[in-house]
Amino acid sequence: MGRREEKREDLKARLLEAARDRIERDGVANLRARDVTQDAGCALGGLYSAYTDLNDLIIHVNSITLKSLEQSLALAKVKDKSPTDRLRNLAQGYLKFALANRNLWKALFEHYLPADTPSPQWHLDEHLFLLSVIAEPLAELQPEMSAEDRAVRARTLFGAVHGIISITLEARFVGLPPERLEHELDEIVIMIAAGAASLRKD
Amino acid sequence: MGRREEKREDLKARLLEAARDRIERDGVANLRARDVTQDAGCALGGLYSAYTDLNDLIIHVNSITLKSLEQSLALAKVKDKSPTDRLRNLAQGYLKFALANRNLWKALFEHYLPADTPSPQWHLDEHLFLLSVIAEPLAELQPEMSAEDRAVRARTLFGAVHGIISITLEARFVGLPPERLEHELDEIVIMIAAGAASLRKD
DNA sequence: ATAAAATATTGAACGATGTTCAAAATAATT
DNA sequence: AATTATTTTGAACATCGTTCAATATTTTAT
Repeated sequence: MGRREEKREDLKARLLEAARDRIERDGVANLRARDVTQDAGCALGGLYSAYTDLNDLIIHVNSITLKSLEQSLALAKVKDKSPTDRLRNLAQGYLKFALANRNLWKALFEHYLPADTPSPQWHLDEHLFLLSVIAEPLAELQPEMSAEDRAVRARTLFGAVHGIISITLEARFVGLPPERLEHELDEIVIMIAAGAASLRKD
Repeated sequence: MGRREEKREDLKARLLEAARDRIERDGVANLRARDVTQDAGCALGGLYSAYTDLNDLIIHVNSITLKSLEQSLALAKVKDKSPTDRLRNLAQGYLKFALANRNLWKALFEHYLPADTPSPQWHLDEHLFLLSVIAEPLAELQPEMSAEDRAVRARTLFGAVHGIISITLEARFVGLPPERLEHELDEIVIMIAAGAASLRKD
């Protein structure tokens, strides 16, 4: 019988859930191998039979977070019609997700792994939906743009939106009330969308 | 005689230089107390007589980096006349600095300290020049804006610029050739500046 | 100049951490 | 039921930042 595999999957799932809960509550910087294994009900070494190491476990939590974010953004996508309004909805959806899942969201970008062991390709690929979901409305705004240029621009737009949100949610600069942040984000997206639409040819 | 104070200042300076060199070469994540103290020629515990702890030392390195960035941006400021061009120069200057001092620049924002001991106020204040230097051209673009709104908008603009740069310099998404990044950044800044100038009243 | 007091420097020791791996426990096979 | 294969365990290890009693140094007092 496949009892072996069954238990192994169960352990992986328990560790994943425990890690997710810990990160959600305390932030990724406070995740401890001894804490997750205790929560998951296994010995310390058990982590290293289910996952490569603690970073690998965190990557799998981030993978879940990305899927959850993807679902949130899919909801925000269909509500309106014009490409500009879709971009606005995407930005607002991204902000909403960041506010509602702050620690999980922060873990997506705060998690720096050693230079000699970068993120596996499958996980880097998971980030790409963020760009593709932006590229779609962009294609309507600037149909004559090449697919490559559009990908670059999508990344630029994402960087701008992400930067505005994270600079505010960090404590480095004085905080902003959420409604204010929503408004700022919206205005910038509108400006960029208007700029994109007007620059059909330069 | 003030021999005491003299030696103390010398030790602080040696530790600061050693830490700066290490961060510049290996990144802040690879800074080790034992390495800096050895480089500085003192015992391990010496660090804790000169600085509160390793984080405090890093903050002082970041303080130097901020002053250096401030000088770089001051140079970029006077070259052109129109507020839009000044904003463009600031963004390009910021990008240039980030590229030329990648690890020191990353240390400014990657350095997360424990939640119970946030950055001291004097260091948080040092970040504010980044916003004030942006607020100045903004004031010309939108003179009727209140000072508070302008501060918020400056922060938003900085977040966008910073986000675009950091999303590219991180390995999370595929890298971009520097000229391409320069161009993307410039276009976005132009769009936002144009948007700001056109929205004199809404 | 010399002794006494004040201060600074040292580095062994501590606690916390991620990771390893031989031994014990468990599951699968014969 | 016995044997083999695999998994789980947790003590041990290496590497951190940090502390603090002991030592060395500088200042002050005589």
